[in-house]
Amino acid sequence: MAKLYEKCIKVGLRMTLPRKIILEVIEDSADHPDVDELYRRAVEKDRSISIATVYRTTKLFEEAGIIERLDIGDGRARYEEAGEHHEHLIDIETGEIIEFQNEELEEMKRQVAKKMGYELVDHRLELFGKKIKS
Amino acid sequence: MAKLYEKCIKVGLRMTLPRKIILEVIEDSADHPDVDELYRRAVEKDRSISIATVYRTTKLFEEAGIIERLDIGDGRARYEEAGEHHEHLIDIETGEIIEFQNEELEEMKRQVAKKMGYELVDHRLELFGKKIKS
DNA sequence: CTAAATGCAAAACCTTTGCCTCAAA
DNA sequence: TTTGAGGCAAAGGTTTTGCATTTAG
Repeated sequence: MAKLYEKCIKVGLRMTLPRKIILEVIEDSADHPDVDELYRRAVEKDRSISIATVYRTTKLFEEAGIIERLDIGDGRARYEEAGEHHEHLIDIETGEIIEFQNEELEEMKRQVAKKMGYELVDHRLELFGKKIKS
Repeated sequence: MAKLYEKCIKVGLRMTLPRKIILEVIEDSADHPDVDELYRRAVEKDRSISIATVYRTTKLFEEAGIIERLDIGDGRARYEEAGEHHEHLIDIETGEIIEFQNEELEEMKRQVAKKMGYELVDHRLELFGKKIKS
């Protein structure tokens, strides 16, 4: 089931071969690849894809709400499939990115924004932690 | 009172003229200037300062815990005086950055990390909101 | 067939670095 | 006086863009 593909069609995107491939790569990625990594994975499926297209396409998909950009503070954009909102915990020793969800936290954010007179449109939370040894 | 200056001395930093000026600029800034802006403000006090020094010095101050880096996702580092931890709400219509604090939220973050077996070392939260018209 | 997308290479940004000179302690 | 800091310009890394060519609809 090409879930993301349907979504692209629905919002009226022209589905070229490079776009299909990049979409496929993202859909098949369980991690949070940066553009260079997406490019490497895409090139394996079609040698002719250029990195400029990966940049243009990720930007396009992001603006269309198909994928989401993640910034862990290392100067490169990372991407993941858009879905239910979740947060990221970054293991500062290994760089591993762990996803989690917490509705209570979400609600509190909405409340805090509201209290300041704002409607929460987007929000990002990154926790940086060290594994507790037991 | 040169609060930050004392802090620098305490951690053993050599206080050169450029460092004093950059520190002063940050201390006098109520906003969240990026490096280029800090550079512009510093140059007004001493024409000979170079942008390389601003980069080197902000990095130094950050590592020493004198100032804090803020990343609002626009590809440039912004800085502010280090102090009690606070979060940022970004007005998506004006770009204005509003600071806020919420101990309940802090505690919840610690709890969430702990539940996943991590000790919270650092954390970043940015809320993006639209002003509610009344 | 036509407007939009791609590839390529160059440019634009932000940030870091090498090297020689200068200054703080 | 000595070691670290600063200025300058060049280099690095990521992302964007101009332009000629190709392709989806």
